[in-house]
Amino acid sequence: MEVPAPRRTRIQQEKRELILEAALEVFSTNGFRGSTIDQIAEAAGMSKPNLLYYFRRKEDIHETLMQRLLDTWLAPLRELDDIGDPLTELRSYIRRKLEMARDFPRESRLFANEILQGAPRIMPMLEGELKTLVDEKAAVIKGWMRAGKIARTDPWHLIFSIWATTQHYADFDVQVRAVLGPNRGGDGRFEDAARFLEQLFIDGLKPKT
Amino acid sequence: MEVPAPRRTRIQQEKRELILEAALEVFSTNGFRGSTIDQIAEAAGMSKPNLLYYFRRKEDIHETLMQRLLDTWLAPLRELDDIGDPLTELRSYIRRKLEMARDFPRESRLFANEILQGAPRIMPMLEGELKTLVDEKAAVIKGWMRAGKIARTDPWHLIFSIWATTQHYADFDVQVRAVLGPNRGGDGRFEDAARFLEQLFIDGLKPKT
DNA sequence: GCAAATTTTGACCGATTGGACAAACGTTAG
DNA sequence: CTAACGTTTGTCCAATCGGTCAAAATTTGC
Repeated sequence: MEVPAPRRTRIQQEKRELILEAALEVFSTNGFRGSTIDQIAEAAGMSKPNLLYYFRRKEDIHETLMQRLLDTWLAPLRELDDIGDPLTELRSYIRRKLEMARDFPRESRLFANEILQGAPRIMPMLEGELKTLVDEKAAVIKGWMRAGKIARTDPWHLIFSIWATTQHYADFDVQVRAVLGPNRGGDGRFEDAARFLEQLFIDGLKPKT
Repeated sequence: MEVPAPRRTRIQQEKRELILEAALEVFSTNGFRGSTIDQIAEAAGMSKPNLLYYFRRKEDIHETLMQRLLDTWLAPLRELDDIGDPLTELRSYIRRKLEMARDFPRESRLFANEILQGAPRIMPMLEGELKTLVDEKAAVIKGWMRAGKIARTDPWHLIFSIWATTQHYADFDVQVRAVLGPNRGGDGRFEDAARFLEQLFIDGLKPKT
């Protein structure tokens, strides 16, 4: 099952990192098919044949990037724990996801690109690892509902809505900034978003009598 | 300012529609750069030179598609009206947006693709028409808050969250279906989503004591 | 029915693309 | 020092791409 990690020299490790960093930048803004090896090579400061010495095919770069992404991407959900106050747990899950949108927007866009195009390369992972994890956490949330700690609703769609609202600030960043304008679209937008989302998820919109 | 609509024969109108329909399918799943004229031509059942007789450049197809999209895309928000009960207004805005995600997923994905790649072709429209419309509706919502009809919060981020949660069911459809599995991922998922979103936006997650 | 206008097609072109390859250049261990 | 190994580069290739063009086929107006 486990593929043995190939032995690599120091230079190989460094250069591969350099390439992956450059490829993340290029892929996340142009999509897989919209990106060229030349673009990535230039962004990494090396020639195309040299890049191809470290990654034999364009797909290999993308695949490596994807595998790394998925681990870190699901980390916040994995941390969602049964211990502690449910509302607090959900609040900090939302906060963690929003922080990821703020700190790793390229990774978010890379993922969004892949899903948008029908997830051709990561479908098995969605139906396997991801579904298992979500089902597991949905069960935890269901427990909280049964215990009367949070309102009864659909845990799966709750998780979707957290993903959607937080990743929106990475994936649709240009739209968010365009609509907010130069004043409110600055660095403060993530704190505004955090405040808003907390209120939305906890209290909803109904006026407090 | 207004460009006169070119006179077109019956065949031109029909074929142009055929091409736009095919291009919507292709562009929305592969992105602009990921789509080829050949693909669109084949999907439209004609040869490439024949397609290029109706649209001189690949960009022209995309541009035409975009212009049409934006009108229908913003229609639900335009309908958000100051008359009627605020909570009911917002509820039906959410419902309308979710119906669009269900009925026009390709249009949603086309738009998402464009924004993801930095909105190179529609940036002026985002900063102009879209921002104006959102600011206008945000003012309406602010009025509701001042009148105590809905809870005080940030109207812009409220609109973002409605966009994000509803469009998620079109843009991330494959992920939603993969996670829900064959049972719950069927046609009923939109009704489940509608029920969940209504509850989320109105009442939030706090237990009803 | 026929000439003019429109539509369709096959052949073609230059540019770009992903990738191969051998030769040149560096580095490292004995 | 030097032979083996690792790295980099210039050159090249076949496939695909967006788009052109002239000629053929079809439709339309009279």
